[in-house]
Order: sequence, then structure tokens, then C-alpha cells
Amino acid sequence: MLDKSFDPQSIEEKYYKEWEASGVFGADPQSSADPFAIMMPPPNVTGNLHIGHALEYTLQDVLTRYYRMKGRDTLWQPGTDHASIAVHMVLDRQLAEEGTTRQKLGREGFMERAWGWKAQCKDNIVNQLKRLGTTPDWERERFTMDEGLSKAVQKVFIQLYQEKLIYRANRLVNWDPKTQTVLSDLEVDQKEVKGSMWYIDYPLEGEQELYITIGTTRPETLLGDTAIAVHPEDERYKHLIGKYAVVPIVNRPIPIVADEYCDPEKGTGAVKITPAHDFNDFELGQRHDLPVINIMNERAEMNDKTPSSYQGLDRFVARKKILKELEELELLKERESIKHSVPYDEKSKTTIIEPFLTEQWYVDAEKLAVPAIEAVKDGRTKFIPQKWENTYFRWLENTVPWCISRQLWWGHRIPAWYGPNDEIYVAKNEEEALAQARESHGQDVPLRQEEDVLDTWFSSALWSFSTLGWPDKTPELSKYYPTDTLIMGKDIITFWVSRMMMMSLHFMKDVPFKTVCVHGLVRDEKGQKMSKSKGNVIDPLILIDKYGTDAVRFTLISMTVQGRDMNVSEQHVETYRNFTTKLWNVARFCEMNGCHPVEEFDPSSVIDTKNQWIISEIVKANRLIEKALAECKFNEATLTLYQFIWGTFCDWYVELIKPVFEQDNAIATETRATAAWVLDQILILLNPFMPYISEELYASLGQRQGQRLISTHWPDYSEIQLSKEPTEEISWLIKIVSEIRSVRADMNVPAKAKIELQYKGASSQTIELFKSYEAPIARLARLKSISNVSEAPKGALQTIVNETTLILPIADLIDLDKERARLQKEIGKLEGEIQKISQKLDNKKFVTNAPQEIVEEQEKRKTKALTTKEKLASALKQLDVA
RNA sequence: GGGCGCGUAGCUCAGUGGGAGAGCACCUCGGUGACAUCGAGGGGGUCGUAGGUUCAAUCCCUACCGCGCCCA
Repeated sequence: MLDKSFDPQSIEEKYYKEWEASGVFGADPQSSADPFAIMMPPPNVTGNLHIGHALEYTLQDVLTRYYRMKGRDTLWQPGTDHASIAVHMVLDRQLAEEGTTRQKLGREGFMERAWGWKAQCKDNIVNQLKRLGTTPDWERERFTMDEGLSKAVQKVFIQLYQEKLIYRANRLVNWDPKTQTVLSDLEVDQKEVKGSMWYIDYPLEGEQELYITIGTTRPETLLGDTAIAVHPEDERYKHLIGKYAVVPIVNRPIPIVADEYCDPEKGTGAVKITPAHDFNDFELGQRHDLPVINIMNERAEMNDKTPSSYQGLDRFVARKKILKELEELELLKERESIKHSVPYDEKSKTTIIEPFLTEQWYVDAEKLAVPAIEAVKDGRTKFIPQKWENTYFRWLENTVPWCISRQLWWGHRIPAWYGPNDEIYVAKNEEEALAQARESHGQDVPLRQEEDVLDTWFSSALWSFSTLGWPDKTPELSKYYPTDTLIMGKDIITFWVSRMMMMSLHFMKDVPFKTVCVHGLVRDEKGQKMSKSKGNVIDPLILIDKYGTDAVRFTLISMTVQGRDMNVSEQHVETYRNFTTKLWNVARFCEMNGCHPVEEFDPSSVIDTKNQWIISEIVKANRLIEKALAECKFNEATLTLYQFIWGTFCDWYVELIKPVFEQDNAIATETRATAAWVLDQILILLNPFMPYISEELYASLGQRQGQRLISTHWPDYSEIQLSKEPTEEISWLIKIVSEIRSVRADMNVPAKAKIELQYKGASSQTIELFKSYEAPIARLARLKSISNVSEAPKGALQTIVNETTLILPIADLIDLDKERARLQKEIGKLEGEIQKISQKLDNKKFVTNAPQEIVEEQEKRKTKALTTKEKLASALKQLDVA
């Protein structure tokens, strides 16, 4: 006997262990079954999984469980990502708290510590995933810095270098002075902030008291100025082009050049040019062949190219000093408050990124992008929803060289060595590099290994094939590649999807996945992004502790509207927790009434209409679920389940069959078997979404001979014969009962009162229906009798269902004025409807142009409304007579 | 500045070229034998605004207003 309510805590761990031990999570490359493969987007080893992860992995688990039940050989490939810069930030913070730095610790010591951190973090993540009930193939778990994956990274790097798709170049880059590494364009966030525009006079060379005034937001870079630029058509400055101005403080003469980049409307129309510290200035500098003076070191402090009083000063301290000095020189004209965008690092969003001139490694992303764009254009990879293809195209079509080196330690060290003349040898190991060097030098020369590591996304880009064993030719690779579905957040389409597409197409000559299903972000109940600083973060484990895994999963899935952000609150979880309770209790009902699964039960041979009806309803529900999952419309699948289980099975079917169990006959036997079968089907269909409660109920309700729900087959209902009569009959019954309930409630008939029902005007068919459903109607509508009459008695409530007038002769219980008002209101509604339809039907154009069936439908509706109205009117009249 | 998305019931949101939906909240009734984490019933929306296409627009098109995101 089931307990009074469902207690998720008591069973989740037990079942997870059982599932895992049964080996059902494992893919089998040797099996002949069709594969279904999903790559888990590897979470960063930086801390806990948040609710967004919970959503993403739940969706993947739903598909994995679903296709597994459908008999596919399912591979859900799990793993974690080393997240180079994020781990550095975590560890740097830890080290700072201990009063040390990674530099003091040294590369090896730091790496040891990072591996320790990774181990701890990874265990935590795996445990969280298990608490979510997810079923990836844990045996195949990978980490981006595993030996195998590192081998793949190395091979890719070397090959791309040989193909000249990786090269080294000295360029202006985004520099993070805090972590002291370069960042790619994608890792930089432009933030709109309040700032100042300072107007500074630059004296004209060889002139007395003549100045050109420039506007700048970064006065400290003045020390690195190499020109002033104006628009060639700007009348104010035309005469100055070709002349020289003098940089204040350093007294360096710099040319005044003409360039269309200058906006005469902005500031004074004249701008200072600092090629080493601004991207636009850098390009302008190249056009005009200007010198590039780098005035900062890697900590963004003033370097030895600046006056000695500035050397070693932080860029913002230097700014203050410059401004003060300019003021003293009376060259600072004014300060204007403005809003402008400032580059911050994408990870911590606190460090201002400095444009900085350095030598770095680049991938020629423009070339690799071409096949990646093509593969989506021709449909080899499809995005769901399709609109995200625009994001993908826009980025790839405008992509810039991908800067892949990072001045960090945690990551894949770039397999390159430098010779005595800084020439480059890219090789698998030092030995091979030495051999290369020996060849070109004719003798052994000392080599220096590249210190930098690769951008984390470089290894993530290989995830879809490196995890399957590439570069080796493995059975996994041939069976599961290309994978089927990738599910990830809209925020990493550019970071990850596009790069996986580029790398996969280059190395595998095929797309990494056929479908990319993009989900939105999880926000709090007010629609705000969750963040630790706002304190609105929802920890999935706390929700799970409180409401159970199933409720949390079902909530997240239900809120997933394709590609749209979702606002999640605890109240939602409560709703679906209530749903588990409901399911639990209906299972209890079945159990208490002896509904046990009958092995040889054949849904097609059922004869009772109610049973035929519920079978056809679940067949329909299953169709909707399958369609929804095929289209990644997860919320439609859960909505279907919710409505079927609660709104159809519990609210109507169970209520309808209660009277059946008062007797013990063939129909009761059939009904018990049907109820048990339908409940079983419910549990199977629900399993991918709510794995625990379904598994528990499945085990409790029948003799399963060790068969677990997780390894049960998804049903195939194609053999079941469906006729439409049961649906029509039960819909009629539901309408009758609902109508009587509604009238009773409106008229304040006491809920307990068992009243009489009379009806008139019924067709012979309807009379038959009243006879065969007398018991359930009487029970559900709280009636003591049902009889066919030719005339309604005085003072009776009347209401219409189809052609039939329902009569409740309870004059003593009701308020006649109220009844009059109710009838008038109903008649009013109908009149409105009739008018609307008539307008359409009177329109000749409508009748000629609209499809025939639409016109007929409108005519039918009108006729029906008219008859109902007439009947209500006569009921009203009779009330007045009485 | 460029691109994208969103404005539907008090709230959160589904949905559709031909009769406006769900959950929550709210109101009324109900301690009945699966379930008060419940049951029955109910109120509540000129589907952002203005045009256009169409026999027909909440849905398609255009403009505008408001909100959000991405990219510069």
C-alpha cells in the first residue's frame, strides 16, 4: 500500500544508484541499434552548477531517456571544461587571501594546485548532475585537459600551423592588466558608463599662443600620441593639415593629419592619435604611417617610454597627474560629463581592458568560417528556433582573426619552440622541435618553449570529436559522429557553436551535430538575470531538497519556451510539486481499487466506452508528446502530460469509473485492467520528465520481475484501433455534468443537495446516452434521479445542452429573480454571438470567397446559437408564468 | 549607430488567418470513502497604438510607442 504522500528524499538516491549500476546509461558502439548522440556542453570546473545548467542538462536528459526508451543506442557524452581564465581567477583570489601569488608559487606549483581544484570541483559537478537525475554515460566522462583530448588539441594546432591557418602576429590586442593576458574580442564586454570628455590645448609648433583643441576620454594616453587627426573637409582645420602640434608635457612635435575617421560633429572635431592604445587610432596610424609608442607595461603602468615622474604609475593615477599638470600649464580647457562605452573583461566585468601591442598566435577564422556558414545555409545543421541562424551567420560573416594565445598556465601549452633568432618550430614535443632546428641550423641549437597556453575555446571547439577518440579512428567516432542534437544557451552560439562548426568541418569534413536546440536564459521571477551580487540566485539543489528532483525538472522543462528567456520562481516549482502529489494519489486510488497491470491486456479489445475513450485519449497525448520532442518543444510535451494526467485521467476518467467499482462484474474487471494499463502508460510517458516518481510508482503497482521503468520501451500505439464514438459520447457526458454543476453553483444550490434532473427535447440517441450513463452522471452532478419529461414544471431551473433542455425542478431552493437574470445574461451572450455570425454570413464576399467548410461551420454555429437562444427564452417565459 | 526579440487576463506566459487559452493569484461553495500539496464553480482581456493586405487580422505587412538582448 502506498504511503499517503510522495517523499522524494527517500527514494532518489536509491534509484539513481540502481540505474547507474544497471549499466543502462552506457552507449554500446557494438550494438546494431541506431545511435542517438548528444554532447554535453562541458561545464566549467569553477564551482557549482546553477539553475541554468540544471535546465540545460535536464533537457538533454529528457531527450536521452526518450530516445533510449525508443530503442536507440544512446550516447550522452559527459565531461567538464578546464576554463583556463576562470580557474585562474578563482585560484588567484585564493592565493591572494593566503598572501601569495601564482608567480611566487611558480608554474609547476600552480598547476598542481589547479589540478587539485579541478578534481574537487569536478566531483561536485558530477554529484550535482546525479542529484538532477541525469543519465549520461559516466564511463566515458572526459575533461578537456585529458591526455586524449590534449593529443587532439596538439594535432589540430600543428596541422593548422602547417596549413598556415595558425600564425603569429604583432597586433593590438585586448589586454587584461589584472590577469595579464590577452583576450579575444568575444571575451570583452563593452559597457556604457558615465565618464568625462576633456578638452586639451595642444600648442602649434612654431607659433605663439596658437593651439589646436582636442577632445579625449583618455588623457593619460597623451604620452603616447603620435598625431592629431581632423576631417579633410573640416573648414576649421583645413589650414592646419600638414603642420605640427606639440604634445604637452613630453613636448613631442606630432603631425596634424587628415582622415575621414574623424567626426567633425564630435568634440572639437580634432582628435589625438595614440596608435598603441586605441584600435581606431592603430588603424589610422597604419594609414598615415605613424610611429607606435607603447607607453604601458603588462600591468597597465606607465613604462620607460614616459617621463621618469610617470614611470610605474597606474594608468588611472597617471591620468590624474596628467590632468593636474595640464591645468597648471593652463592647457586643460574644460571637462564635459558624457556617457561612453568602456571595454571590460567578460568574466569578472570589473577590469578595464587595455588595447595593447603584443605578439600573439592567431587562427585564420575567416577561412574556416566559409564551410561553417555553408553547412547551415544548406541545412546540414539546423537551428531550433531557426532565428538563431541569423546570430550565427552575422558573427561568422564578420569574424576577425581569432587570437588563441593566453598568458596563462592552466590550459594546453602551445606546442611551439623558439630558436636563437626567435624563429618558430611547431612540433609534438621538444625532441621534434630540436630536430627541426638542427635541420635548419646544421647543428644543435638551444630552444625556448612557448610559455603561453591556448584559449579554452580552442579545445572546446574540438569537443564533438575529441571526446570520441579522435585523432584515432575509433568505433565511437564512426558510430556517433556526427551527433544528433546539441542543446545549449543562446549566449554561446558564437563562442562555442560556431567554433565547433569551424573545427569539425575542417578536421572531420562533416558537421558536428545535425540539430542545435537553443534555449533561453533562466531569470528570476522579476525577469532579472541571476547573479550572486544581486542575491537572486536560485540554487537547484536547495529546490531539489525542498520539492524533489521531479518537480524541479518538470518546472524547468515547462518554462522552456523555444529560445526565450524564462522567469522561474519557487511558486512554479510548488505547482509541479503539487502535480507529483496528484499523480501519487491517483496511483493510490488505482491500487486501493485493485487496478493491477494485466499482462495480456489488449487495448484494442476493450468494450466499455469509458475505457475506449481513455485509451484513445492517451494515444492522442502520446502523439503530441512525440511531436513536441521531435521539434524540441519541451514545454508542449509537459503541458500535454499535465493536462492529460490531471485534467483527463484524474478529473474525469477516475471519477467516471468510481461507480463501476461498486459492482463486481466483467466491466469492472475490464475497467480495472484498463485503469492499470493507462496508469502504466502514464508512468512510461512521464519517465523522461519525472524519472523518480514514475519509477517508484511503476515498481509499486505491479509485478515487474526486476524490470525498471528506465529500461522499458516507449509504447507504440499504432496497432490500436480507435473509433470516434467513445470520444463523442464522453464529451457529451462531460458537457452535461459541467452544465449542471455550473447552474447549481450559480444558483447556490447546496453542494450536498441531491436533486432531480428532468430533460426534454432529447433525440432518441441522447435518451440512450442518458440511460447508459445514468450512474456516472448522477454521481458527478449530484442527482437523485434522471427522467425524460415532455414539459417542465413550474419554477424549475433550465439550461440547454445541444438539442436537450435540462430541467432542475427545485423551485423551493432557488431565487427566481436570480434565475431570471442568469437566463437573460445567457440569452444576451448568445445574441451577441448570433449578431457576429450573421454579419459574416450576410457578407456576400465572405460567402463566395471563404472556403465552403468555413461557411458551413458558421451556418451551423448560427443555427445552434439560435435554437439554444429560443429554448432559453422559452425557459425564461415559463419562469415568468410560474 | 547596426541587428534581433518581446508587448495577449492582476502576475508569469502559451497559442492561432475564420468561435480568445493555461498555470498562479482572486471570489463563492465544499471536512464526500485517491488527493485540502484537494474538489466544484466563477469573475477578469477593444491580444501595445495607428495604418495596410484580405471576404476575414490578436496572428501577415508598414510605421510608431514601450521594454529587453546581442553586436559596434
